[in-house]
Amino acid sequence: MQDRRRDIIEGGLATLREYGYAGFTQPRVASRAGLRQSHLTYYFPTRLDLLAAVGRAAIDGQLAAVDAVLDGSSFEAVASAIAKVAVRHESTRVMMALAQAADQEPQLRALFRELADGIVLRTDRFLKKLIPAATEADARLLHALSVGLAVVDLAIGRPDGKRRAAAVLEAALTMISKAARP
Amino acid sequence: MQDRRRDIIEGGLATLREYGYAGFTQPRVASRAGLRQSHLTYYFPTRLDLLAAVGRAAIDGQLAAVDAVLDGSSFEAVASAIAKVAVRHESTRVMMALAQAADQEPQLRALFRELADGIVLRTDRFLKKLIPAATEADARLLHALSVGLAVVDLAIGRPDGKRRAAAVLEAALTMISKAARP
DNA sequence: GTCTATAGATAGATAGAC
DNA sequence: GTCTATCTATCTATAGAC
Repeated sequence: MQDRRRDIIEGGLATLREYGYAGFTQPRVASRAGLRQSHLTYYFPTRLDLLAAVGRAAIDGQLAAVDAVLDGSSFEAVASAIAKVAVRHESTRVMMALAQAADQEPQLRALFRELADGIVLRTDRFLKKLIPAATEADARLLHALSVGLAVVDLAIGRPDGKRRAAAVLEAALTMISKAARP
Repeated sequence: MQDRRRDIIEGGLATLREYGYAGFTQPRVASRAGLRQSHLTYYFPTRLDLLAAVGRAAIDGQLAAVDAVLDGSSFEAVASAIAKVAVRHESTRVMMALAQAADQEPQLRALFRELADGIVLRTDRFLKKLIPAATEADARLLHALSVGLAVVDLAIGRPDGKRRAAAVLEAALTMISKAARP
């Protein structure tokens, strides 16, 4: 039931992963989903409808990935764990696409805000378990830092990008824990 | 001399500022520059040629802006100064466009890398004047943090985004200076 | 509900006039 | 060198067949 919708959304995610926002076209998504563009518009009448549905799925997926990473990590491993989920080019492309979509289409802003707030909330909860004195400001810092590392690495594509990002995140975590108990 | 080229590049920058990478089309750029698309292709035969020239101008401009901000700032003011140059939606759109272009067009990667390295270098030099024990890793952290704050704020568009970004940057700077002399 | 043909708009690139 | 007409490809959306 509603396999078509699921297929289309999956095709939309694949398209964003590969081409980003600029390459997100209905023909490409339709081809990935195994139907024609003119049929796709039956399920999602406009490009914006499609984008909203795909964005919703992307956010759910990303928050689930964050949960999975934060749940089972020790303090030592958390930096490389965050780096692993943040600096994955496929998901960075999807997240950047959402950011751009939110910038260009005001109707999608709430969606992106939900993503950012969700990640900060999860990071905050996790951080407080490790460092009781940590604040939400620390979580916001870690979030923005992860985003920046991911974006820069996507564009530069250094072979050791993931490792470098993990090192920066680890330094930030160490500083946060030191600052919390001087 | 070569006013046309200059006009076109200026039109390209304006287009990126307003529409981002996805909206960067030759007709739009040409219209901004006061000529037709079919004429624009005489100066820049392909879209990639145009993008490279506009990207070059964007990088020069951004590095100059970073220089201007870092030169005349006290320690107290630097966080809000960085936030001011980083969290400007027009320039964020341009920088994100470059990141995406670099991701999709391998020939543009060197350009983006030059931008990132240039900012880190400048940040490092500035930081060492404020905090002699600061390292390049600290500069990389500040750079990634600025990028992340800018991207997130662009997509969410909070009215007090600039202030919030400045607060996070200030917290990071304070932590760096404390960590450097424990 | 499932699907296609096709219209209408816009993109990028070429050939060639002046 | 300056500029335009125009071709081809691609995109989004609509009308309508089954």
